[in-house]
Amino acid sequence: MPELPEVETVRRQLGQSLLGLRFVSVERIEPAMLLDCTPEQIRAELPGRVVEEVARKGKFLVLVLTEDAYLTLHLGMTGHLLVARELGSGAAVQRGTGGIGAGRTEKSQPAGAEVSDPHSRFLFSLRLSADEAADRHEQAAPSVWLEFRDMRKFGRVQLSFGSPAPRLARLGPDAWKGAWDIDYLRVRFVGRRAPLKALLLDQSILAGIGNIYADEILWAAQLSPLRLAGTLTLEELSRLASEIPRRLEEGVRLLGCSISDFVDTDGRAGGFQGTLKAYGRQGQTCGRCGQTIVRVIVAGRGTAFCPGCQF
DNA sequence: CCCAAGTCCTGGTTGC
DNA sequence: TGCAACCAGGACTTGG
Repeated sequence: MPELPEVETVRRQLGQSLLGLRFVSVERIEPAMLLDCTPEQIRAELPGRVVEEVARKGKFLVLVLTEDAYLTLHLGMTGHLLVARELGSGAAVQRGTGGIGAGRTEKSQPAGAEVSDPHSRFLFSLRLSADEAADRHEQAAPSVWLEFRDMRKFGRVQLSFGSPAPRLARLGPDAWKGAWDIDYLRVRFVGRRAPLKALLLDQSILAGIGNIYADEILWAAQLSPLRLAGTLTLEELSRLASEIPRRLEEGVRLLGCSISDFVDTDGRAGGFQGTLKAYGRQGQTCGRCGQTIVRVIVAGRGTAFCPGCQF
């Protein structure tokens, strides 16, 4: 499922694909996935605006648009953002080099026809303006499809004006690149009797950690997910504070974790799943101490850890 | 039928 | 005793 490293992978690719492009039309909307805005608003306000920046906080993506508009996206559990480029005047559609549409060049179809996936929830069309194309010495203005697929509809899309979605203000610092340190964790954990894993998953403390990376961070820090957060020693907090960015960085380096069905904007899988030490390994041997990884429920989530070396 | 899981919401509990 | 912070658990979603 998309956590911080997966969302960061998508953010970087969207930056490459969408920066400077102008929204042309909105071909498909899933009303159930809209938050605090209507399909009519999307159709009326999005076309004409240019993507100025693709930002991320925690697991949220923010397309910063011209005239103070913000399109905030959350991929939920099963969300994918896919980008397809239509070359020149509709000669061909090209989508990346791997995964879905791998290495193929397809004949162009009428708008939206080539993205007929049953879980396609949003479909946007963007284009480089003629002037901008000339500035970039491109022969024709390519149009680009941005598609949001999401089997489970846990994803969310929100268009807002003046500032990104209000929910972003409730997030804690970014777990990977945010301004936080051991002392921040100490202050946020003191007196708390919730299990450590519950606080790692709390986006208002640190933003971006989900179930997979939580288990991996705890294994790396040799801390039990069941430990009451307020009982951590300074030495333990120190291990935790160094493993959080370290594991997330590894996920970013490997272009995300495709243990379930994460793919990037070209439909390619990531590589972090090959490095998993705890998540999903219940019944298997711990790579550090040799004991058997067990699975429990913590904070309502399936949790794998090693009782032999995580305290 | 139960499970997966991110976020929001509710209702009960704790402790100052 | 009052009240806010805290914590657990359910709703939502749909395919395996």
